[in-house]
Amino acid sequence: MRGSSSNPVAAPLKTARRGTVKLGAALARCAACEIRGQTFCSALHDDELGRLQSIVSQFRVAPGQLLFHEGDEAGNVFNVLSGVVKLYKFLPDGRRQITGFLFAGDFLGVAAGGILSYSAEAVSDVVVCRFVRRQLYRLFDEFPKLESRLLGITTDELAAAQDQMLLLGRKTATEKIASFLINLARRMKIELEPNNTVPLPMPRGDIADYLGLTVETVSRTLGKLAREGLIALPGVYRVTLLRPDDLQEIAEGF
Amino acid sequence: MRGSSSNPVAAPLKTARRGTVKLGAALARCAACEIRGQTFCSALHDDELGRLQSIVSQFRVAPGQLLFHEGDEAGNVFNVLSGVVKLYKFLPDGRRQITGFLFAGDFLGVAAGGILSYSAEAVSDVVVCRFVRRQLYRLFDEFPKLESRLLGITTDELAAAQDQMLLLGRKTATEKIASFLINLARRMKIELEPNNTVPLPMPRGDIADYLGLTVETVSRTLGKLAREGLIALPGVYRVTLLRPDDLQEIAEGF
DNA sequence: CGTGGCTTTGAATTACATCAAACCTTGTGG
DNA sequence: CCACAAGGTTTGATGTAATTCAAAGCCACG
Repeated sequence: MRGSSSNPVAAPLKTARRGTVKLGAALARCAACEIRGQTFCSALHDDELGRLQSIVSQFRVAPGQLLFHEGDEAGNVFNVLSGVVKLYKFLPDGRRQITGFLFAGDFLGVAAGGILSYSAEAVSDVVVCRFVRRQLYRLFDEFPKLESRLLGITTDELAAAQDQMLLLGRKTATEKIASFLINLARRMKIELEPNNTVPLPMPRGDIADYLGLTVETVSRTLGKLAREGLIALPGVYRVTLLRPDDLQEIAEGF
Repeated sequence: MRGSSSNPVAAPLKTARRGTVKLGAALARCAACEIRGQTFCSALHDDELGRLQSIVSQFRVAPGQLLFHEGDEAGNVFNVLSGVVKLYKFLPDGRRQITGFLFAGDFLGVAAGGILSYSAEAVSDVVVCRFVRRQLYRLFDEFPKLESRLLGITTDELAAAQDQMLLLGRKTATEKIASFLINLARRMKIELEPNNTVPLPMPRGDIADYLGLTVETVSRTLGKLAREGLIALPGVYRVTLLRPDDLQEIAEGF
């Protein structure tokens, strides 16, 4: 039952310094942003983008560095431009639950009551757009559709959280892994190779803490699915979905 | 691992008819609403309440009746005025996960993409305020603070969902039950008797499906906590928190 | 070419589930 | 008013999926 955790207790850094590099503001060119369509930014027309542009700055974050820490004041919100971010919570003895993985286009930093109840850490090399929360929220008066968009995003996240509760509470290890792989393939369909191969950008321990399992069970279950011919593991950090439809059926609990 | 379920498969009713009684519109008097302060309605000033009043109607829902069903279009949203509502999702073989219990003042019916991904069912006798979603959302243009408030509520729910993921993924049975009792006492502090006794309005099966356990484990764990003197069970549907601080410590994983 | 950090594999353990039966309640009909 | 279903709850015995403990691979990097 007790979960594993690579860092035994929450990392000592309050907020990332080392490894977090501010990029030239010139680099943040909202009008030219490749993933604008996937972010809340697309709520604004091209001619309104300047207002966003003026309050955004970009950062590069190294693997293992924190974007923010559980308990911090929610001063900033972020859009992931590239790379993978994980959100997690700890129990005092080091048990950890990862509540989500974020990919390009995802939004993070919203907090109930202005205090963040979870930490955000870069899994891979990550580039983010950072907004000072107050400045962004001030734009809501000017562009209510921005707030509507944010409500829509939060609603989607809530639905995903409910799916994850079903997974954590009621699915078997095999069903959990199958669900995870199917969702990963859906989220990363940009990076999906023609042969249905997806990168698995996070270590086994992170997958375990996301699915409420141990590293060993994740490893064994992946191995089992591979032996059964549902997937192939061309490398530790890559999966090929050989029979995605069967995998989907397993994921849904049939 | 396989969860229990009182109704083997989702109930046959599409939406509640029998057992759902429309109350006179006159009964819905927003200005006199006792729980307005706990709902999104409090975002409006007294002199603006008329606009809400004009689009609301009240219903009484009998235990076991559905407010809406997974897969329904999200036509209505609701405020719970009294009673307890549960939200849940099924797996095809009948395993069920309850994603939340709602009490007086709670809001429900928000859906990603306009399709509800969960069912809502009355646990006890329930009274709700119903809003046609389109009408309510139309008010957002007129009263942006209404939408802000809804965003705040959704953000709170998301934070609660993340707590529940931590519970489901990483807590032991005892910690789950302790967390549940502490949260219940917090939510129902209105009904909290001087001796720290709280009603336990839902059957054991519902508690099990909320915590990712079986009925038997819920029953045994409650029994164990009672034997240890942390709680007392003056009746099947009531709990007394004898040592709430110790219970809290257990809940938090110490 | 070691050395430290993942990952995999194996064996033993356990927390919780499953199966089974007895035990209330509460409502109903004789 | 009592017998007695019916549905939920508790308790007991047994089973098992997943964890825990342990150790051996496997890279990747200095």
